[in-house]
Amino acid sequence: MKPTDVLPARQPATIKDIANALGLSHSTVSRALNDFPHISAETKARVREKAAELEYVVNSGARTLRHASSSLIGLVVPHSTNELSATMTRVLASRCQRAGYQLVLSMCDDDEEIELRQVKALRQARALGIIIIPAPNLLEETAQLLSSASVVQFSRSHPRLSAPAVSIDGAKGVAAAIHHLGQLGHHRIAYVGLTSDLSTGASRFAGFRRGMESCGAPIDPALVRQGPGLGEFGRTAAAGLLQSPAPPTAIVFGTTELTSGGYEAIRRAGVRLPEDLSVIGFGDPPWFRHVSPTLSTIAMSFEEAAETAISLLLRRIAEAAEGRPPEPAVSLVLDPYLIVRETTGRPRARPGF
Amino acid sequence: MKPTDVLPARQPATIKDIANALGLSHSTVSRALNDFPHISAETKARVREKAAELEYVVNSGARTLRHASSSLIGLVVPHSTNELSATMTRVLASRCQRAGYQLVLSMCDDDEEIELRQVKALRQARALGIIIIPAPNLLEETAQLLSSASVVQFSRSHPRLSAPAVSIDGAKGVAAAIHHLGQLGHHRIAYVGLTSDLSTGASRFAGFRRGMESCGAPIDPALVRQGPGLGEFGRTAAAGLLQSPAPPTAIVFGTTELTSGGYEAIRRAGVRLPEDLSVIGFGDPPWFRHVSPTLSTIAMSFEEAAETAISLLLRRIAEAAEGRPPEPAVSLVLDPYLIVRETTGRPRARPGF
DNA sequence: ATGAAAGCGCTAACAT
DNA sequence: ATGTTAGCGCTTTCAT
Repeated sequence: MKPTDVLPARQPATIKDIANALGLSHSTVSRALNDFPHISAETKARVREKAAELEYVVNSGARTLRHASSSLIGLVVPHSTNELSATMTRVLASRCQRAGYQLVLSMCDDDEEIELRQVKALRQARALGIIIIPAPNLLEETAQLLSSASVVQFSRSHPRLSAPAVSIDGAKGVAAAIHHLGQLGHHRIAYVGLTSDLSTGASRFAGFRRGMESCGAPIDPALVRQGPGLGEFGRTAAAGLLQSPAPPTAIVFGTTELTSGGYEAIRRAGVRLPEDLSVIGFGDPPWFRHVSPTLSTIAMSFEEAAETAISLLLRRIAEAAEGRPPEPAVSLVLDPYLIVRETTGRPRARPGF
Repeated sequence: MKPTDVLPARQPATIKDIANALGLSHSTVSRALNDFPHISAETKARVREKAAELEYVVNSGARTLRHASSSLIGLVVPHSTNELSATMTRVLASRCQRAGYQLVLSMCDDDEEIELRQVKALRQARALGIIIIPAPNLLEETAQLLSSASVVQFSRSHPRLSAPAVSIDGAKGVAAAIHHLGQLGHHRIAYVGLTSDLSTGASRFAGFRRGMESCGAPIDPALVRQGPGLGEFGRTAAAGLLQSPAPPTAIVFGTTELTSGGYEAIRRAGVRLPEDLSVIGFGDPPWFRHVSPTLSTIAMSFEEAAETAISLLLRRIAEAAEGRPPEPAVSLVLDPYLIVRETTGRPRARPGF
């Protein structure tokens, strides 16, 4: 017994190893393993047995080299804490699993250098397709790398990218929220949202403006807080609004995370909802229904958006595989809807009104 | 102008294309691209320029074929909704990004056939390492596939796997929760947790038993509900407990999702916390602090657990890369801690007591 | 400083 | 039914 027999060989076995052990040619082994018709049942059996014995595992890299296409699908997102990213990750993982693809997940923290590295790695691995939530400052090189791939933009869309985009009409959602508040009699409405360098941030803020205009309510710049989509920012923004000399009678949030942080600050401040303050959140995680009073919110089906984007990507992948030219890049925009629960009500009549 | 000039060539450029265009040999191109010392600056410049022009992207599959190792790290989880999976995904994605690895995410829905397929695909792609939350019925073939790889088990551990495991001492956490309730004077304590075929489910239930024993409280089988870790099960289990002829004075939940569903049912039932019922959740997502009353809970640092598992994996990958034999598989168990907030209190004195 | 040639593991023509 | 050969794109000796 040679020393190397003690442990399974460090190097994985190849079809040549099987061929040598059996006195066959490696192509016969390949055919047997892939269940080709004209191989005798006996040979197939022997090959399979030996393969199992040697713990043979086919090298998909070598296979890819021959076929010039992998089975990888890339997902490039800013954070994964974000409800939209999380939903997309879950839905895409599930679809990939069913379709026999493998999901490569890249988180970029909205850093365009990291984004470039990740996209490059995906292209190097000859990923079949890529779904991306593009960073606001997406680099020219990244755009170029993506230009020749099957790509779908999700949630955000970037001017440098020509790929189709699936997003949610944040403007419509926020405008509907403002409208609802206006109907209830609110004038001093605050908005806590993303910065406008993100396409989502810009759109949702535009919805705020539009909503305010249609209500005939003036926008007080002191009641607009834009920042990163983190709970922490929501917390400080909401706390600041409540402590200001002329606080708002209502606050609308621009993301689920901002709602989460903001809600915590509001709770800590001991403000009563909706008597002292009306609140409208964004998104609709289960806990919006757990809190009391339950949160009114700008809701939307993240799942539907994710499914739509994935279907679009799969179609483009199929087109590319068949050498067909890609259809012109359409952009799909899904509508959110307002869910009125318990955190919205009439503003208190205040002295002077 | 030939027709093929209209669009960028369908087939990606190779170093040979660059070599031909420049009248060089492909090995020179390879060296130039990889910045080898003995290549003239001029050649390097020309090569790089032409590469950019042809939109050349190195084929990492071919590279892998030479080097026999990829830069892929696999993560195999049951669902991604689960807080533990989500945290691991986030932390691992971040670590991979920093270390230059790529994360391949596989969701299996606790289906052992799917799990096998995913693990096989990972081995076929010559993934450097794998972190897995093993399914309860993990197949023998899967175990064998994993036996020769760098693997770390996370959260759960499966007897068929010899890989090191990083988990959380659920038994200790649940026992501490029961102990706390016992101190407050509770006897009729209910447990809503995972089925015992999962190692986590078994461990947490064992903690329930142990806690009850140490309190001298009898276990009423009608107050124990075990099922899948879904919000839906938490909802029905909690509702059932509240409607039973002899309802509990306290409920302890065994996962975050069960807590979520259960909390909703409790809220709907109009039960007052903690006057009518004490509740202890599991995990500690932000919303546990948003609800009123705020949720007491069995908390733990999922992040720390994830970091620990990843460090362990990276060490094993390094060992394997250097041909060192792997250190004996240690299992690390992290301790949870009880956070007492507002949903726990003394049981109401009842008639007959 | 550059070229020629071999080979990584696999599949697929093209022989027998 | 099986063997021989070539080649996918790349890196890496070994020459020159």
